[in-house]
Parts: sequence; structure tokens; C-alpha cells
Amino acid sequence: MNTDNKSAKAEKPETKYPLNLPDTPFPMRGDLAKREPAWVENWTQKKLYHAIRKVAKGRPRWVLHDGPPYANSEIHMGTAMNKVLKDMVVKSKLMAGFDATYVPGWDCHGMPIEIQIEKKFGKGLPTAAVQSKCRAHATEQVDIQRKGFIRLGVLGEWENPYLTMAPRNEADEIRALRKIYDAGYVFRGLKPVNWCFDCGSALAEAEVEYQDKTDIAVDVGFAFREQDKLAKAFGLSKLPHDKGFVVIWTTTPWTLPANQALNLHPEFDYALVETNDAARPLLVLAKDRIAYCMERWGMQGSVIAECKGKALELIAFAHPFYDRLSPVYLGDYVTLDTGTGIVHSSPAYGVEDFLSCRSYGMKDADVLTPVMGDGKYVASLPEFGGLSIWDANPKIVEHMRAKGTLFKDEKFQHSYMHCWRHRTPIIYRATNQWFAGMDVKPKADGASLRETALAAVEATQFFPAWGKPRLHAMIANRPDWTLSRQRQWGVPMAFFVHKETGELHPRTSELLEAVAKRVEQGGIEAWQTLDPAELLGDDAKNYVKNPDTLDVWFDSGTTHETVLRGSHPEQSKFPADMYLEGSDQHRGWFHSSLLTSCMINGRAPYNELLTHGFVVDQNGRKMSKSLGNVVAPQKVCDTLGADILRLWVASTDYSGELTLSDEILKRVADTYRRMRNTLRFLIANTADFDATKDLVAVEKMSEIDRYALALTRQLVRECREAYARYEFHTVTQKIQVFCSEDLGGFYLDVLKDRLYTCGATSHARRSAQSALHHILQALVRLLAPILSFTAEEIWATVNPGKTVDQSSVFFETWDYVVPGDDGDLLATWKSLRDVRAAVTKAIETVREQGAVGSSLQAKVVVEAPKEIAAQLRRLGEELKFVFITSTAEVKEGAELKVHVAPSTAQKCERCWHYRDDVGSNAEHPSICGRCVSNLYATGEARAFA
RNA sequence: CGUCGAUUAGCUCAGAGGCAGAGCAUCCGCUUGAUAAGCGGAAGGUCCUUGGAUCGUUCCCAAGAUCGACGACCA
Repeated sequence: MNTDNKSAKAEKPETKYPLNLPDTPFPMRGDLAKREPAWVENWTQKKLYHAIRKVAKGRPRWVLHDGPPYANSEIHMGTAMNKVLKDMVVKSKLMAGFDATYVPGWDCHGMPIEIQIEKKFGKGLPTAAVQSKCRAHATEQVDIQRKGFIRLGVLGEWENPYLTMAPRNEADEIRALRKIYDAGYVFRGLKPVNWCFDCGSALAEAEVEYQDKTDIAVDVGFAFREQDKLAKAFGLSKLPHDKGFVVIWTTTPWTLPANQALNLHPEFDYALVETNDAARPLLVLAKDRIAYCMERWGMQGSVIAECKGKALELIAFAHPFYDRLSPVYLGDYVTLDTGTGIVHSSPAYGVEDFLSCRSYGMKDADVLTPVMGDGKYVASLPEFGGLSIWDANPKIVEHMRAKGTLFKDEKFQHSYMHCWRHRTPIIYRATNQWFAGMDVKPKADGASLRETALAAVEATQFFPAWGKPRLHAMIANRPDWTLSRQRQWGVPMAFFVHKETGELHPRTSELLEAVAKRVEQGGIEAWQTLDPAELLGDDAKNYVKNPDTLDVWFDSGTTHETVLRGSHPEQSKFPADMYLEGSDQHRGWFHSSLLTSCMINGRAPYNELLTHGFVVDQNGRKMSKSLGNVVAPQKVCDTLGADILRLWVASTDYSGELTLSDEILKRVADTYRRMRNTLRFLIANTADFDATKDLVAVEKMSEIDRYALALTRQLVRECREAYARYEFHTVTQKIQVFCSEDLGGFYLDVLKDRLYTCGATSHARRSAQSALHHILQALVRLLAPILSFTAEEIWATVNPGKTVDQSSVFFETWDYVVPGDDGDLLATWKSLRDVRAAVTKAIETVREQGAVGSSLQAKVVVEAPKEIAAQLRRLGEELKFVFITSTAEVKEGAELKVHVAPSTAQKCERCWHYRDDVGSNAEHPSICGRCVSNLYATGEARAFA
């Protein structure tokens, strides 16, 4: 800014004639960071959420059931975005005319909290102490998170949320366990499950992720022991050498001490190879792998016989370093992609290994399980007892080298299963666990859980649609659900197990209910202190309490029982209308909830599933709890404001990744300013307008006003449709274009003349204000689910003197009627705007030559084809207002042409039009006849613009 | 490794077998009666690449590249 400008402004002569200028206390700048907390306080004090419930009473209920965030650590951008999305869905359903409720919840049990407590107080605390510390920690975390969510403008039952650790919910969860037990889905068995040494527990499918890991890959020989059988299988009378090996390849040498079999594919061709290595004169390999293996081991060899894999079935070979035999079992899963075409089998440490050994009749008691829960071999294991399996790997390799059974060892990088919490490698480990069976058919003629769940997936509506095949595939392929965990901070699997037989107590069902009653009073702690004799009497001496807890996914997976039908039935319903979570919840909450509900109800607990992607930073990296690269939503609230964060969520297509950067936030803030300022214009120009008295009936409005209303109706229609599809980014895009193009770039610009210069209470001005009033009413309602704070601020400005319990934008709905009929208005004015664009462009050309400044300085002659000319002439004298020029003349011509010339008339001091009649009234020499009339007489009539 | 999706202006994204679009950002101008605002204009493109079908393709088909999601990677 230079000083000349400033002085010029200061010296600018003000007209003494009054104008109707905009006037409002609604500030142009949002100052959201400062102002929003006051609204939060206001909403809390006035109990806005419950006031809305009263207003919405009697409408159809619509329930979004909250997927509980884990009660650990501050909220991050991911959870914030998730909550905002939920809030926008709930509010949009509210505005659409439903009684849309929202009961937030928290997931409170489970390992992350228990691990926190272990870190803080050390391992080995008594169970009672662990539980009380965990409970206190979770309570603390819930409070922190709740504050963060409320600050985002999320409305809900915050003073009465659901907590999975509430004794009532813990008890209902045991009752849910009872239901699925009664239905016959629960069984106990030995099975390899995902096992984390750091957790000391089985893991759920959802808790496993893959990372790169370097292991030692070894080729290991199993020496011939049944030479006669082998010769016969290969169709030979006798082997040419007595000594030989069948060779396997593995990346997990630590599984070899548990090796109990070898797997061959029944249909593959296997060859007996004679080599030039005196120590290993004969080898058995898959025929297709010979060349690869010979080169790998630096040998030469020739095939002397071949047979199918199935011919070798049950022939036994010597374990590479223990004195025992491993028989050949056949398996279809053997491939020729890597290794030797022969796979070693450790039933305790591989799913396929386990299944194939079992199918050959191996009993659970025969399965070798040398690896303990902490990752060390049992002390009794020869050579390697007490070693961690990772430390043992190289030692096993060296041991085999010494024994002459090692063919090759090398570093091998591959992607390997890791615990998603500890980021440490996990293994499959056979343990006794409780399961929910996917394929058991509890009722004689009933469907399996898998079949029921697949049908439920089909009956569910997915947003976006690709969620359906995804969940379907997961259900179709998943193994049985491992329900048990070996932890302390969780809901007990409150079974009584027979000391000798391991059988459940015959009265298990009623005992579960008896335990539930106690837990309802005393929390899960009541199970710890329970003396079995209290429930079992004399029988207690034969039974022990099952020490396992339930998988936390069972906690959250049963909230449809423990919350929708348990702690909050009045505030919700079953089934919920929607579950809304990140796409990872297909294998998490969507999944676990589906299974439990199918076991209990035979259907999904939701009608619709909505999925969103993850928030990523500029580099496309995930912002996640465990990575610690989170951008605090609190910081955005404290600088730009929660409405900016909400607008970012709304304007992003959440079906993929949601990219967040400073530049993006800046752009969102720009969009916000544009919307806010447009709303401010509407407010400021209707400040002296009382809709109850001044509203002009739509039939009596100027045509352009009716056109603006038609555009508004179109906007409302399109936004409602987009909201119904949960496409918030479409809503914001439409509103933004409406504000910029239709209002700012056209309608409001044209309207200023009429608003400012016509008589303050004239029909012409009231017509414009009526349109602005309707547009404002429609827009504030459309924006409310997204810009909740701003919409409420607007609402309070427009309805002064009312407190939030009497008046809130959230008491309104989108059924607000924007009056009028579209007729031909949209088409007619589209063509008028096309001509206007040509006029504007022509004026710009003249302006570049310096002939005119303001468009009002221009005289325009439009040459146009007959039909368009007629259309333009229809507006008569008012055409110039559409162009914002001082005159506008129409001529017929072959094609559209615009002639622009500077006006030679005098500028009216008041309305700035250049007119011949300026000064025609001697009493008012500086203003035009139009202004004289508007100020002192009947004023001008405005039929069109 | 497999499946699916994406690739269009500096950024975010629309789009339709026939002249390549919007918002924002940039630059320029106007306005100073939306003023820490408003209006207008301009510039900006190999519509990822290659091949095919077509009178014609950014759009259809095929292959590839890059990115992403998911699945598998167990031996």
C-alpha cells in the first residue's frame, strides 16, 4: 500500500444521499480457534444433543453404531477424521428428517493397555492389581479422548457413552458368550495359531501384519532308512548306493526340532538322482527342481529312476539331527516354485503341517511342541533346550553342518508375519485354545456360521461398493475364530473345566449366567475372587476356572448385544443402520461383529457399512497409532479451527487415501473463507428484513430472483442426493461452485445495485431480500452437518435473542421449502448469462485500452441473432442491470457481437450509473433521476433484475 | 506374485467417442458500497507410455510404467 492510495481513500467524497449498505455483526473472519470453544461450552451446558432428541422425537429412528476407538493415547488425525465423518453422517440423517442418535463408545480391555501397565509397573503384578491399574488407565484415556472429540463439534451422548469395561457390559459379554456356547459354536482344541512371544498370547487375524525379515534358508537332507521300500517305489530291485538323502528347503530352521513328517505332492514327478558327491551319492528331488538344485549345491547328477509322489507315501527318512524317523505324507499344497519340491512338516508350527499330520492320524498328544510361549525351547530339548528360537537358528545350522545333513545355507529376505503392536516376528504355534467354529453346523439342518455370515454380507449395503467382495472373501477364507487369549485385562471366558478330562461343566450355560450376575456387580474382578465352590458346591474339587480371557475383538464384536440391546437400548436399536470405520475394520470390527451377530441373531448387526481410507502425510505415509507420525488434530483446532478440519474431511473423497498437508489445509481455509463471506453477504443484506412481515411472494418477485431460487432448489436437490450417498465431497464442491459462480460471480454482483440504491422498503429491494432470505435459509441447513460451528453461529446471528435450547440450526431439516417453480427459468437465464459473459469480455478488451474502468462506465450495444435478441429485449431497460453497465442496447445481427463505448454521460454520485438525467432535478444536482425517484418518490419498478 | 482401482492445469478433482473443464493457487486489470473483502481477464495440458480397433479417441481394446488398496507370500 502506498500513501497516495490511503490519502485518496481518506479524501474520497461521501455522498450525502443515503444508501442501503450491508450491516451485520457477523464477522468476516471466522476466528474459529477462538470462537469455537465457546460454542462447545454452550452446547454442553444447554445439552444441545438432548434438546435435539426432543425436537426429533417421533421421527423414524436412525442409528449409527459407534465403533469404539481404543482407549489409549491422544486422538490422532485418523480417529478425529473418523469421528467427524460419523458426525456428518448422523447430522445429515438428522437434517434429512430422522431421529438420528449417536452413542459414542470406547474399547477398554486388551493388550495395549495391559502392556502400558507392564511398562509402567513391571511384569508379574497380581491379577487384581493389573486389573485395577488398567481400569484406571482406561478411564483416564477415555476422558482425554472425549474432550478431543467434543472439541471437533461432534454431537452425541458424551455424558453417557458406552465402555466395554463397564461391569454391565462385561456381564453382557459373558452372556453373549453363553449364547454362542448354547448355540453350539464354541469348542476347544489344539491348533496352530498366530502367536506373539512379546504378547505371550495368541493373536487375531487382524493383529498380524507383514514386514521384511532376513532368515537363514537351509537345504537339509533326511537320510535314507527304508532303502528297500524306496527301491520298490522307484521300480528298482535295489538302490545302487545304500546312502542317500531326500532334501527339503526351509527358511525356519528352528522348526526342524519339531519336524515329524515330509510332504510330497501326490501327482508330481520325483526322481532318484545319482550324484558325483561320494558323501551323498543318491538324492530324491522333484524332477522339475533337479537342475536348480544341482547348480545350487555345486553337484552333477543324473536321473536313474522316477516315480509319482504318491508312490513314496509313508516311506520314512531319518531326521537330520535327532534319532527318529519322519514319514512321507502327501499334500496338495506342495509347489514347485521354490526349494526341492519336498516340504518338511512340523505340525505344531504350521497350519498345513498340522492338518496333514492330523489327516494321517496323528493325535494331539503326539504333536511335538518344544517351543514355549516366550519363544524359548523347553529345557528338555536335546542340544538346544532353553535357547530362544531366533538364537537357535544359526546353532541348528552349524549342528547340521557337523552332522553332514546340511546341503546349503544362505541369508534369505522375505516378508514375514509380525505382531502389529510389537512389530516383532510371530510364529504359528499349536496351543490349546477356544474357538468359534466357522463350519460347524450347530443345528442338524442349519447353515454353518460361514454360510450364514456370507448371506449376511450379501444383505448388507456397502459404501463404497467394493467393500462387499472384500468382506465376502475374508469370511469365505478365514479359519476358525480363536476366542481365547492368555491375558489378564479382559473379559474372562468364565468356564469351569474338569481337572482330569478337560471337559466343560455340564451346567456351563447356567454357570455363565451366574458368573455374569456377579460380574455385573463387581466387574471382571469378581471372577478372579470367585471361589468355584460358591457356584459348584462339592463339585468344585473336580473343576478349575479357565484362566483365559476373551479376544478383545469379541468385546467390540458383541457391542450390538452389550450396547444396542444392553446398556443403551433406549438410545439405539437393533440392527443398527450403519457401522462406519476405516477399511482395516473389514478384518476387524465389521468382521467380528458380523460373526457374533450371525451366531446370535442369524443376521448382520448393521444394514449399511461405510468405509473410509487412511489419513496419509505428504509422502503418502500412513498416520497411525503405532508409527507415531501423527499430526495432532488439536493443533489444527487451535490454529485454523475445527470447522476447517471438518471441511477438509468433507471435501476429501474418503474412499481412498485422505491426503493432508499444510498446503491442502490452506486451500480448505480459502474455501471456508469464500463460503463464510458469501453467507455474510446474505446476512448483512437482510439485516433490515423481517421475513414475517417483509417477505415477497414468489410470484411477485423479479425474474432474476426467481431464477436464483430455482438455482437454490437445484442445489438443495443435488446436495440432498449426495448426502444420501454419503458423498460429502460432492456436497462441498456443489456449494462452493454455487457460492462462487452463481452467487458471487453473477447473482449477488447484479443484485448490489438494487439492494443498495432502491428504496429501503421498496418492493424491488424486498424482492431481492426475500430471495436472499430463502437462499440463506437453504444454505445454512445444507452446511450444518459439515460446518457445524459456523452454521450455528449464522443461525444465532439470524435468530437473535434466542438461546441454544430454544433455537439451533440442528432443530431444522432440509424440508425447508424454497418457493417457486423452475419453469424455463434455468434455460432462459443460462443463455442470458452466456451473453453476459460475452459482454464482460468485450468490456475487458476496452478496459485494457484504458477507455473504461468500471463496467458502469460502458455503453453496450449487443448484436445478436433474432431469438436471442428477442430474449434480451424482453428485459427492456433492465438488461443493463444484468450486464452492470449504464446502458444496454440490442440489435439484430447474424451472430453475437458486442460493441462497447465509454459513456459520455455524467456519473451519478449515488448509484454510479452514467446517465443523461444526472442533475435533472435542480434540488439534487449530483444525482440521477432514478435515485431521485428511489429516494423521494415511488421508486423504480424492477420486473426482471 | 495375484486381484482391483487410479494416472487430466502448479494443487484438489470433474468430464464425455466429435473445439479439453471447474474450484483454488499464479500473473494482470478493475473496484473501493461484501474492503484483512468483491468483480473481471490471462496464462497454464504429450488427458502416463506404446500398440490396436475406429472416419475420428484423453475416453474403447491390449500390453507396459508408476502409485495405491486388498489378498498371497506358510515350506
